[in-house]
Amino acid sequence: MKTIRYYEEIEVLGEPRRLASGYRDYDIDTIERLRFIRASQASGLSLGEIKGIVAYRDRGESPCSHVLDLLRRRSDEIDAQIEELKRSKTIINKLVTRSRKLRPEDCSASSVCHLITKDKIRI
Amino acid sequence: MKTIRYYEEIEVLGEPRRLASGYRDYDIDTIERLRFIRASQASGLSLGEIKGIVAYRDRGESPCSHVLDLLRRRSDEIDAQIEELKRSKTIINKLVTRSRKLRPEDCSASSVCHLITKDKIRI
DNA sequence: CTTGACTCTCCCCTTAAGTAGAGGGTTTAG
DNA sequence: CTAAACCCTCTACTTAAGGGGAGAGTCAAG
Repeated sequence: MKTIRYYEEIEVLGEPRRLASGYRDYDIDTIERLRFIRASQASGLSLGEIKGIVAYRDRGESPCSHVLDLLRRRSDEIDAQIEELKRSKTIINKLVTRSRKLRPEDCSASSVCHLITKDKIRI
Repeated sequence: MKTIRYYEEIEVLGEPRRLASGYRDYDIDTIERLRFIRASQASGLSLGEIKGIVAYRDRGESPCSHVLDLLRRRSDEIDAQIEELKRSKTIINKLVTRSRKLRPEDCSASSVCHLITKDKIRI
């Protein structure tokens, strides 16, 4: 597929051998590496980070401590993202709750819709 | 700024009047609309959704029930995103926990890094 | 031998929400 | 009068992870 071609292009997968015809001839290591990529993506690692990891291997070094570091950082990022989403949800909940006290007839054009407002706005 | 030009381009803001020189001459409604856009974005609404909302106003209809619908949907989306992030975090936590039992010396090149694995992989 | 199914490379397209810069006109302060 | 500071339009670029399709070559089955 296109995906494998793309991984090759961004150097997450190395260039495979070729048959006489020019067709790519993948070996078992490629399959293993694809498996690794899928598992890494499931943890939320980006292809950029995965590229960094496989680069260790390709230099002959063990990427383990680097990987552990990435995983911990990703974990912190996830926490931050969850907090951000919860903040949005809090805003929405307030708006929805407030909407029960507002009558649609009171919604004037000047503010587009009175359901959505916010106190502190910097333009 | 560029941002306002962009909003005009994607038709979230209407075209402003122009001065004789060709300069844009914004009125107070534009400021109000920008305020609305900022408040909407804070709730996690996209510019596409905001465009849909202001289109009601521009047609002379009240967008309130549509807005409430969007807010509820966005709330559900947020829940789904939080769940997805938690799933990633669970995977990471398992990997980090497991890593305490693995010795770096056992990490062989075949799997790139033995810290990251996953049982069910579809390639 | 031919036909259908793959594969090759190369280039452009997608989403979202802008940002950067070129090349020109305008306005305002000194 | 001039120089700085704005503003105008237009084009292209950014990030991430690919997807679509053209035009050409290849491979296997009947």
